[in-house]
Amino acid sequence: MSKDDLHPSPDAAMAAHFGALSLVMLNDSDLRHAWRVNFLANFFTGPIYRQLDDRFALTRPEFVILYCLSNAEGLVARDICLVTGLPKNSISRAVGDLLGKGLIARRTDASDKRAKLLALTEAGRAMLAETIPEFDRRQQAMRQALSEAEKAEFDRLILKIVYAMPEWVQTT
Amino acid sequence: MSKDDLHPSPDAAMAAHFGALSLVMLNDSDLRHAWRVNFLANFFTGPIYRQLDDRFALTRPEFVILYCLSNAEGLVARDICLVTGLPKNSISRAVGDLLGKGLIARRTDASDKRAKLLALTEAGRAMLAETIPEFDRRQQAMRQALSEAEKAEFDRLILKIVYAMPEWVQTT
DNA sequence: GCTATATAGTACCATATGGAACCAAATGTA
DNA sequence: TACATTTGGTTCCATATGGTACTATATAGC
Repeated sequence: MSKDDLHPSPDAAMAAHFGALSLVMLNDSDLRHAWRVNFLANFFTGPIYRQLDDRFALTRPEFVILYCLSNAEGLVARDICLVTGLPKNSISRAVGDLLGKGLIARRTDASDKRAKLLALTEAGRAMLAETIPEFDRRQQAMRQALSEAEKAEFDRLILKIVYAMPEWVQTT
Repeated sequence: MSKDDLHPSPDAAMAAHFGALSLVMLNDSDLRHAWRVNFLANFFTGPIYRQLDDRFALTRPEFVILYCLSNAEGLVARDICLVTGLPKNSISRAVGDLLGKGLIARRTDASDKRAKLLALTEAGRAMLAETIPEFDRRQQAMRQALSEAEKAEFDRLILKIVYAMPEWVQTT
């Protein structure tokens, strides 16, 4: 066993998992900054949504709807569209599926009969209790490379970037 | 015009663009750290790939292949799969489409007749010259909220996170 | 109040996507 | 040399996805 195996260089580990090309794309390419963010997001979410689908038959929009509802009451489909950027027909379909599975309930808003207020059922809450922990473990794993101080700084900076998004993201 | 219109609070701007729910999801939800990364990635890439499709009839995998080829010579389909996490049939299809459009060329590797080496054509290079600048503008816009020092620190931290990914991302 | 426009949500349909099976070349094993 | 296994890539097919058109309710202009 060589020294490299005991303390493999980060570059070597990256190349082993994602190919030598990953080093070029992440470090040298013109769009490396965008690439890093997308690389992280893709490999974070890809596997976990695949697992969610396999083990709980939950699609991505379905999980997102459940998760949003666990954080705010009285949401309507449109709220989910706005915050996720998903098209409204996808959300409409996912809402229908969740209703069919008994994971959410729906009632027409009395003050606006177009709007349908969504709410978690007990089954929906149970589904979240079963799925969120794995998600959370993964989230912590993602951040484990950083010290506490670095985590705080990373949070500050990414929030700064996110809060500036209204200035350049076209939502139309 | 009120004071708020002159210097609208970041919260107000976020709520106006992404809904009030966005503030909860980004700041208070259990999975907020993952949510931030995905939120940024989604709204960064979503619109630009839609535009790429509309204006240049380029799909996401097609663009990614072109872009990878502009950064490294002699790639094969498998390299793109590894670095993007896209399934190999999607890449195979995109390669076929790019060949059809004359944006890339392909030749069998003499030393391994299974492998097909990919290369940009002049038309492919021209396509990149036309599409990358808009991508790059968007990338700069994303980072404009940060000072130069903050950009450097953000780069350091996200690279640290990315380089630790082999420890927790399952690639199988 | 009456008509025009905007908004919440659904339905339809063409296309994009990805798992699984497959083929062909390469490598490992005896 | 034979034969099993791995690997790069393609094909097939079932399903996911999202644009467009549509219905129903709400709001704005006059």
